[in-house]
Amino acid sequence: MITIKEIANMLNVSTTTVSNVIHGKTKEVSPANVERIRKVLDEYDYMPNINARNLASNRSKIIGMVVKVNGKENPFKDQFFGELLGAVEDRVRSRGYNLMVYALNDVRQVQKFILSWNMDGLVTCGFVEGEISYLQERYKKPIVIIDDYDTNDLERCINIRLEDKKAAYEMTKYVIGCGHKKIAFLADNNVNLDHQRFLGYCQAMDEAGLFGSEENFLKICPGNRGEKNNLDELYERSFAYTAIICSSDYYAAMLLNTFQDRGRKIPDDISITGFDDVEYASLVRPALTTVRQDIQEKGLVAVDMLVKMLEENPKDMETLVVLPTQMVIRDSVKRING
Amino acid sequence: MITIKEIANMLNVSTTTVSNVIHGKTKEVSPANVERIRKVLDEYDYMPNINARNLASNRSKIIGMVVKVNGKENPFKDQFFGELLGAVEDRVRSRGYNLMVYALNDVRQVQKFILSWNMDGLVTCGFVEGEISYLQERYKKPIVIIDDYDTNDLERCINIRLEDKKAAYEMTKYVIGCGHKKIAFLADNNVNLDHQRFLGYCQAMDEAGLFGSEENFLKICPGNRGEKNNLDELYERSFAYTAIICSSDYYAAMLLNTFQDRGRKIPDDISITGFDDVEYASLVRPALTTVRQDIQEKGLVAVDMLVKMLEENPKDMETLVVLPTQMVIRDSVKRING
DNA sequence: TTGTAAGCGTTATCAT
DNA sequence: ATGATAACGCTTACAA
Repeated sequence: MITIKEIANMLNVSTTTVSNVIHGKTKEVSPANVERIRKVLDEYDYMPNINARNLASNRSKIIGMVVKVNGKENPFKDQFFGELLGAVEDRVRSRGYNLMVYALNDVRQVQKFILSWNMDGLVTCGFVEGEISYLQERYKKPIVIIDDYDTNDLERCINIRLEDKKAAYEMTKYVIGCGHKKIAFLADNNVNLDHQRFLGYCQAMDEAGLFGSEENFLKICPGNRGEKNNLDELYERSFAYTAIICSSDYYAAMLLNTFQDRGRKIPDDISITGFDDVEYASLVRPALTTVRQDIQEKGLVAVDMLVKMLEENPKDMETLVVLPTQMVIRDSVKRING
Repeated sequence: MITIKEIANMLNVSTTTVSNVIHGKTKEVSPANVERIRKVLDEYDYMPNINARNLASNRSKIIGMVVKVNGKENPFKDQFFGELLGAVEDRVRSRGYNLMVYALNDVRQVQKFILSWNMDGLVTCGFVEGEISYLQERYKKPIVIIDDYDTNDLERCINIRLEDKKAAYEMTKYVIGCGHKKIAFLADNNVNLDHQRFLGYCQAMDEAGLFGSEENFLKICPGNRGEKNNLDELYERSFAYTAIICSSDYYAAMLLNTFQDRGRKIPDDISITGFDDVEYASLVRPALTTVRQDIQEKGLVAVDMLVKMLEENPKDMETLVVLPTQMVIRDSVKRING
């Protein structure tokens, strides 16, 4: 691979001049030299040594994407993370950066990687406030935090999330509008965005004079790490309701099949709604009534905000983006008369 | 961030000695110094500057994963690539490397990135022989090629794929064994691994004295880029068959719903099989009879082979891995008597 | 417009 | 066991 120095020697010019041409600073170079240098650059298909460049210029053109693994063995198997990563990659590349990907639990390892590589910025999912603060003790560059509710007022942080509460509120209201009164909410935990969705559910229930309490919170066990799904229990408890608002399409589809396989008709016997509108939401039968979020947009906005803060560092930049959601009405909710 | 030089100055030792301690070459350093240096390293939580390290040592500890986009707007939305990427990330990290991800079409861009970053190795999907050869003109490090049939005898290349033909053969044989005679094969093209699967289908048909010709090749249009799905046409043509072997779960699920929504019963009226056993293969109803591949394993093996070639460079290394598949019999194929 | 040279933080060779 | 020192390829004051 040809280097700047070699080119400079070949043409009897300085490395500065070659470097200037490489970076398009042609005003400072005579047209004749621009031409000569460009020709050689082209002929030898010059490739910069990015490690050298990074070392000299004290940046890296690397943006890291780190997702916290929690229980999951492979987070990117989840379509949400897959799609998010694809969108992030696309925008990172088109903005002239490079994407490094890590699935980690230990925030100290995250810190090690982002500091060692001198990454220009970071996109994270799943880390909580204390962890982000820890990173920031030494990492002084911008961080985008996706889908978190506890890291608001941190310096150099951008939060991106959905109108989770509102979406759950609207979905619940829709189900109530279909005539349902005994409605449960299902999720695998009750913190962060699931908690917000639960709050939205509660609000709609309360406004309708129904009971939106913890009593009607159905906790499902993910079932992918040792623990067993508690589907038997959920099946039994479901008889107390005519509808279940699920906090994800995945669990909605799981209920759909569990119930149908045991002979209950959906939506005739019980209605079920999802959240996210992932691909199979429209592939299962009945097709899921759900809340669509634009994951692609989430990824693109994440990178756009990050790069904006990175390159322009505007003083009064908005550091919170709440993306809209959209009701998708399909066939999994029954309209009850009376 | 503290540097080696600073530590060396602090303790009145040379950078060499510090570097040796950092790399665990403690035999060459007096115990007293090891202790003193370790203490400072720890106290200041020393982080190496990887760009400097890479520049000096002429490697990068970066493994690239490049998937060819073809028509897809976001390849990682596809669960296959998502899961593959997750597995690759996991193994890359645990082997002490770092993963850079690109979704690209233009192989010249790929070359630019891998050369500029001086990547230690590459995992690719979707690129064809001419493209890999182009890369190798200048990139002299190992490349793992996933799911390709035309890049066999290239230097420094490792091929990883499935027993596609055999799997399709077995699936077709199974369907024939269920009493079917009029069986079609469906895919969105007839090259590479889809072609192999088609060949497997043909072989089983031939052996059973049935017709395994191009006539019974049903071409489906992906429908995600301008072109429309040709589902109407496929629906009409399907009446000539009692079973359809699909080259992916995705298309199988699509057929399932298209047919069911128009009133045909599955598997009573027509049987359908999938390929891959992605998550929703068991979520749709009827659950799909399909061929399972272990995507996780694919990713892990890819990195293992790459690192092996990288670090040991054994002379007689096997450069082809054909992973096994497994029939998963569920409910989408009807047993026909007679 | 052009060139010189220091510096980025490591690694690695070769003396001592 | 330890240290000087060159080298990696590039950027960037600063000087000419």
